Amino acid sequence: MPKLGMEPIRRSALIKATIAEIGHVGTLEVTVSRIAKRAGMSSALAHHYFGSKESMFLAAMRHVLTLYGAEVRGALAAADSPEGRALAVIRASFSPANFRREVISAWLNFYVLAQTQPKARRLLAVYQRRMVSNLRHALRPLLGAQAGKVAHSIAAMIDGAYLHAALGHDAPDATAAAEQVEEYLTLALSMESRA
Amino acid sequence: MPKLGMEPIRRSALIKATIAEIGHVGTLEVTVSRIAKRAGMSSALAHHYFGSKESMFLAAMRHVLTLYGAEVRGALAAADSPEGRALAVIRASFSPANFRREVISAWLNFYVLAQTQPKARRLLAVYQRRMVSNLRHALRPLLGAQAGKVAHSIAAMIDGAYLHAALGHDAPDATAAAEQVEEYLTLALSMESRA
DNA sequence: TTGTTTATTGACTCGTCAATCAACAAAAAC
DNA sequence: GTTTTTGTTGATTGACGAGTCAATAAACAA
Repeated sequence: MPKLGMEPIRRSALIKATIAEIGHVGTLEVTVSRIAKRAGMSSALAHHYFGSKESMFLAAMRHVLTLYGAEVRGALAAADSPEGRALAVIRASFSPANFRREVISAWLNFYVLAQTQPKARRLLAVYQRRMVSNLRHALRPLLGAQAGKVAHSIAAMIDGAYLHAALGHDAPDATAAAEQVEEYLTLALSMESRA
Repeated sequence: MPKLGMEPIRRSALIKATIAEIGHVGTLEVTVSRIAKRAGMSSALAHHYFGSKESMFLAAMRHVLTLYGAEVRGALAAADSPEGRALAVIRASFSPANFRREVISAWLNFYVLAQTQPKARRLLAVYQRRMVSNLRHALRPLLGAQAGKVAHSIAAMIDGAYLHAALGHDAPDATAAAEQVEEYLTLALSMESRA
């Protein structure tokens, strides 16, 4: 049966299965066997391609970040004003894709992992820096020297509102969460007159 | 040797050891044996008093929330103005106690647990509601009908800023995080004039 | 004194799981 | 046509861990 060139296919299937499984269990307490079964192969093969469970996790996290990054980039490209760019970053963060059960799980567990895994922490730092950098760049023409500070605040609020929406009592309301942050943005921009 | 009345002492020791161990490992992948050893007893005794690992976790979470709640209540009692009350809630959330390694770990893992454990989720909802309620009550005299909305935003920003501070690239800077939220509060209050 | 409740543990059961390995199969290279 | 590379798995290893249990012992009650 061995068709050649299986490696990328298998890896991709395993990454998707890892995310799905984390979403299903909620924790990182998922077994390689389960992931492999979901991806339609033996656990031995999973080890063959990834070497360890840990590196499967990291690959999965990288994948989530890549998707998110692509979404942000797409939204930024479609924006045509500074304010539009800031809104793009905010809205991309609250897209339906980010509220799928697996993605929420991945993020929460990513935070846990980032405490102790240097690689996970570095990955998270990259994501955070990029988000702040995008926001600062969008806000600079509008807020000048204060752009940096406001960018950090918006970044924090995005993550906080995401957390609240994802873990709130009722079903997550992404739209409401996005509006919360957008209102803050409006507020901050309206202070531009006080200079 | 059996001195009577050991139960509360043992339970308390186990709860503290659970939190310490979670902080040490970073994950909920801690063993009952390790926790028990840290608390100076056999794992069998831990099971005797708590029945299961899960209920140990919940007790530990409840303990963290209790400490945090007490801190907030104390800060609120010392405040004498509406704005002072809002500041009290914010500052209590960024107290040094909340940035101890174990407490950060507990919170992050709490989030993960809240996805799937109904009891954990309920506990988290109680905490979130109380925080919003405290903020709304403080802001009502200053913002009237908009108090609710702003309270939610501040609550989100507190959690987001906490997350960023706890997992940021460098050592956590609680003061900077608190100031971030305080500035948002100031901004929101300064809009009171626009009515 | 005898029986009951509370405290305590070592030993054990039963299960799970990450990682390895030997072996087999097919394509590609030589 | 043989050797090497790539794909694949069942079986196994080795370790660890949650929860149970029987047994021991002190305090207390009758």
